[in-house]
Amino acid sequence: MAVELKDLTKVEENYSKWYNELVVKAGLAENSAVRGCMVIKPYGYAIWEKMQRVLDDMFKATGHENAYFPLFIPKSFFSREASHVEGFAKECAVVTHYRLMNSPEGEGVVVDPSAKLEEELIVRPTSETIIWNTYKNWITSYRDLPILCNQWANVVRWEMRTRLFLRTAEFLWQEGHTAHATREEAIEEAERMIRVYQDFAQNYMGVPVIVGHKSPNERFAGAEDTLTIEALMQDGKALQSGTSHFLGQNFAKAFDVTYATKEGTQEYVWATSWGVSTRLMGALIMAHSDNNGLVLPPKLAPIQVAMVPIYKGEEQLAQMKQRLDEIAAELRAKGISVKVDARDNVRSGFKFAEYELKGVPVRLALGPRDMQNGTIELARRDTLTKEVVSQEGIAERIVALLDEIQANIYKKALDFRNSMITKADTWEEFVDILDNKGGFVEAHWDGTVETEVAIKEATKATIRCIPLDVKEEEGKCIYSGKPSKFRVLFARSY
RNA sequence: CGGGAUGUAGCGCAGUCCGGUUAGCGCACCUGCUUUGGGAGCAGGGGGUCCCAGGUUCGAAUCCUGGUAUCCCGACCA
Repeated sequence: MAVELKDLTKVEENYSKWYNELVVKAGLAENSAVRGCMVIKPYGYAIWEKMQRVLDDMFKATGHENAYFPLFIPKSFFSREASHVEGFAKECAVVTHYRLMNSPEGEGVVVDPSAKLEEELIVRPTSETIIWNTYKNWITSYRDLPILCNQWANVVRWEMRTRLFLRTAEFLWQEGHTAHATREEAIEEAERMIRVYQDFAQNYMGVPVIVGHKSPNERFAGAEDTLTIEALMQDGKALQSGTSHFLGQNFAKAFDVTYATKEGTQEYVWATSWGVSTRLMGALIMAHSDNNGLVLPPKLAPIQVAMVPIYKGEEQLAQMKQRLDEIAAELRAKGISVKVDARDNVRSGFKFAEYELKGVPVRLALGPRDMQNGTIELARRDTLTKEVVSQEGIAERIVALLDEIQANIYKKALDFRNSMITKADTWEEFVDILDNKGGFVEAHWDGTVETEVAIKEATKATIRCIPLDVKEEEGKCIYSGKPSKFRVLFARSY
């Protein structure tokens, strides 16, 4: 598999093509035969599994339980919440029939027209409606609350344009759906979960994110408030990486979900929903990769250490393999995932390049020279440096190194991200930064939807968020010149 | 849904304008020998409904008509 990645620095204008090539060549995923869908290959899925495991533990630690709800949503459920249906109607796959038959013309199969469904079924684009229809049966009293459920599932959104991991017609995600007795408790939950996402993005993915509120225009369909984590990719575009919504009583009202209070009155339930998807894979890839391929943070890398024997002839190969297996056992005893690559059909140089492409954080190479000297070659993916070290204490050394790499990857991404946050006080500055530098632009905004839309039309930049830690500051709107009390974060985005 | 492009071996492509033996090349795959501290070399070999259907023709990957799929650029979106 001779792999030549194009030079990232030379393809800035075509970053997405480069990204696509990287995803395919690194063996993560590929386009499927079904329009807009993707096949996630074993190596890519292994990363997703690691993400799932970590996130699932975080959800459990914050009191949540997993559950599962149906793939199909009766059309009538879907239309109960007005803004929700408006937000999703344009991208729904719809099941209209339940049977095929042999074509009367004799070739192939056709849909059996007599098997038309009385009521069409929508393939879930998100599960609020079917879940709230179910919650209605689960909730009668304040003693039933809160309900803190999460579901791992696939959803379908019939997007017009798709991109591997970032926007596919079908994608994998988790969606949390909670029900609460009070407004305050629901808001607290929504904030708690966006912080969980922030923790995950920064401490596991090594991707710094900005936490904030979406502007009303960018809010989730049916939400009163949407919290978001916004990451920055290396081409200067922002990526919405996770969202947590305070849904108010909108869905409770739409599905008539009330509970009896201690005092005996009936009240509508308060809701949240929150989710992250396989889009995080895209974020991971685009945030760290370089010209040699992926750079995976050790905490999510399916293989943390790749071991390559260097040898002449079968006898040496067996020797090297034996010693590498011993070292591998030491590493595994410390909880490190290791692959000893004793393939004899590709040469060592090929393996080096391959593990770099796949983003394996640490590589060890052992040859006859090392055997004599009691040494081993240690290479790290993040810095592309290598050194010859003693085999003595190699396990401890690698444990420490993996932590160092994890920290270094995050720091590198953080330094880059911070260098890409720029203040703009005039329209000219604003446009200039977007066109020539990219990244986030901190600017004043008058708070109106009209201005936001006008800016989007003029520059393709949107308000990514109003940061939670925003500072009060008097200023004038970049577009309308009207007074503003704080800066918001603009960017072009995926 | 608009604009543009492309469907030829597992992948990437040439050949199509101007129809003509057995449809080619690179990578990958298989066999053998030599290699092996950064993507090996040589020799041999296997693999094709040339996207589909119809038409023109002595003859179609190539020309015509109609489908269809995919990609890119917009609008839409996590």
